[in-house]
Amino acid sequence: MTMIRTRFAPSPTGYLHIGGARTALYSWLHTRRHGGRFVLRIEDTDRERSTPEAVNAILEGMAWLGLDYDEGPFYQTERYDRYRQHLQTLLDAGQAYYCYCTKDRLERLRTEQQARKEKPRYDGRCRDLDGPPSEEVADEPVIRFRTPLEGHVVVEDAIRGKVQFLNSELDDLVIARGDGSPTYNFTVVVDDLEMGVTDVIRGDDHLNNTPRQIHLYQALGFEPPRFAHVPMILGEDGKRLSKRHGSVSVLQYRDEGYLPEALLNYLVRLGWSHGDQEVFGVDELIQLFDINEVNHSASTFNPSKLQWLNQQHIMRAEPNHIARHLGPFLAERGVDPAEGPALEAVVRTQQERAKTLVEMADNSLFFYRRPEAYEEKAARKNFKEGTAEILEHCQHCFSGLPSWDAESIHGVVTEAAEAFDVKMGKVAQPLRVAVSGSAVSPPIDATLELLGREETVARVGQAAEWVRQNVG
RNA sequence: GUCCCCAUCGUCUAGCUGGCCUAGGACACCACCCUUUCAAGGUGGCGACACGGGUUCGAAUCCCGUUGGGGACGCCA
Repeated sequence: MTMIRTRFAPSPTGYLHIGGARTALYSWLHTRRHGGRFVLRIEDTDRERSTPEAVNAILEGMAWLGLDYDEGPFYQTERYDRYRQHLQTLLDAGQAYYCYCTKDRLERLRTEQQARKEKPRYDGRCRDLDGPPSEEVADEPVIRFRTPLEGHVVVEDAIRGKVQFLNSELDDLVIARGDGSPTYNFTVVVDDLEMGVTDVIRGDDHLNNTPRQIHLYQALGFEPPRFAHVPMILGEDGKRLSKRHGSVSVLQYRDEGYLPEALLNYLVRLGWSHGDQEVFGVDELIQLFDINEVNHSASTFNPSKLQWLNQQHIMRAEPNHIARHLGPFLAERGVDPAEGPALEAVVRTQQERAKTLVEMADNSLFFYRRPEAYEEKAARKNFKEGTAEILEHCQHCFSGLPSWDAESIHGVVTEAAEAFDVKMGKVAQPLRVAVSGSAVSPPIDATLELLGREETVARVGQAAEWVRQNVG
């Protein structure tokens, strides 16, 4: 049994797409489960659309997700010698030939075939020529692969079983351009061969490329690898997921406050399941994931479920883990956690009440920055006649507490409620608005403990003064 | 147009080795409980086997057809 070797082979024409990330995830999990090797290859033969920025975005996305690779990244543009060698092998064996057709001729051919309601395909004009034809000759000929004309090819797929394609449906695909550079279907075969890839896991939009590639493997004298074509991810309109459906870049989800493990959890469940279990850790997934259990049908991306999973992972994580991911969001808001309560402690109070890190950062600002104003509705509802006396009472009691902890603070609040003959909410809510500026915060005792005695006393006094000046 | 893939609640899914399915779970939505707030949690509700035919004592499950959806048909990947 040879070692399993898989690969992720993105084209650097943009960011790391959600769909690509899911493909990478399935390959990565399959590899890790079986103790294999995960190869990263950058397919950049499209010189016009590939950019270094896109390469960096892909590498950054992979790193953020934690999808580490064992080999590479290999760049296809650095392997042209290898492709040339294999091209020459096919030419020498008569398995490939030069095609002198002009682009104009091919375009006309395609248009005529479509007018006849036929499948557009190369008509084989140069297939058996010894040299250039007498007319309509391209300046630089391309190289085409000599596809068998009869019979069929079977794709054995780990997810779909055997899928059969008639050779008469295929045509002689271009494997090298006029400038000599190879095209995708050729490079992918050569690379997977030379990199010893044993399992190709990719989107099922490539299922129809596979019969051509199997012919190429066989022409080069090799057995094809195992294939698993995983279903697409669709947008809400049922089409392939794209920008018009919202965020589709992995790093965009990072920026919107998602944890990498939450996104991975969501993506793995979009097509794979393990009974009714919904929440998985990455280590757990490595143990459980089985490529043969991936579903056949495409799934629709649903941000609502992803948000819930993010909430589940936030709640279950160690506070220091969340604190590390939260720090950059506070920095973006001009906040230095060193100037206030320990961020880990803040996270502990907020973990059950935020679906994203963006939300958690926004809701935690008041710990580090005195609110400049009170929410109008919250103030109107909770700052009433009599509130100033309650706040000043609490302020005084807070100042005299022997120790500043949640239990002592809770005692002050319940004592004040008794002293003023009101329910606890009539004390807690004004305190909440006073220190946070809003009607929402963690439990008031924990909130005030974190804020500190000095800052609490100052904010409560300030609010009492505001009430005297603005209420009644 | 040709070929390939696919079809269970609004979304993700369990179930597909016929009987255990008056099809279960999660998310979302609605209601109630808990509760100083927001959440979390608990309980309940709403909600699906695309349609037709066949095989069978019996079909979500097997077969055929229709319908609908996705993909490929680039000198992109």
